[in-house]
Amino acid sequence: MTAVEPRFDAVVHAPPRLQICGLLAVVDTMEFAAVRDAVQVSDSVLSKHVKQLEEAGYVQVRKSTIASRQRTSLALTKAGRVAFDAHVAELRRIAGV
Amino acid sequence: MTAVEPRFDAVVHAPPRLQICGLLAVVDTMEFAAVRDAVQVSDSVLSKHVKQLEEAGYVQVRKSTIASRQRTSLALTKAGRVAFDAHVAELRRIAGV
DNA sequence: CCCTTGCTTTCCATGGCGGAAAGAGTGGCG
DNA sequence: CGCCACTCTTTCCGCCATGGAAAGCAAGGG
Repeated sequence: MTAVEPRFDAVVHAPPRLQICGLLAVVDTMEFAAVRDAVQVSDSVLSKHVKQLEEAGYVQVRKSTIASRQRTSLALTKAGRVAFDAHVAELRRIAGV
Repeated sequence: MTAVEPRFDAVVHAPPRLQICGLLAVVDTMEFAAVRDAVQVSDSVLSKHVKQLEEAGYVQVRKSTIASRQRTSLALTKAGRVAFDAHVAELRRIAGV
């Protein structure tokens, strides 16, 4: 039984976004700052990539105020997981693995 | 035992080149036209990508005349295989697989 | 009020990419 | 001998993505 249809997705493929998706794929939620540090990009660059993922419907952005601090947490949406899995499957197919 | 050091390689990562490397990784040699058809790009685009791979030292281009026809065959170099394997390992790492 | 925190948006310069078309090398053919 | 076909290769061109820097903005604190 095939888990997912391999499907190349340019939105997911770009290096920073591939990393972001990869990170979010293994956690329920991750904070903006943590992702920024893990991916090693500037605030502005991360913000722009997250926006693209959000507009694609792949990432959900939740803002909250915790302990009087603004917190933005990111999470893959169901569509995001599907797209990511499909893209990874396609990479596997391409890689001949 | 880790086969290769995961290492992101932008030259390999671009979609058309990832496909080219993926194809060449599983055969000794492949002709220009066959790669062009498999990757579904125009002659000029394939030529340009192959050139990049060649300049990176990842692909060897051999020209020969067979049956009075010009034949260009492509093959991964050792360095190409190493780079491809390392990149795939990095993708695997990113994908959390 | 002004400052800090935590993103977001704008501005700008760079570079990659693909399509189209011209070019170039080689052999076949009349 | 000249022309043509076949196979890439190179050039020209415009488009779009991307990152860095800096200005913006919202909210809470001092």
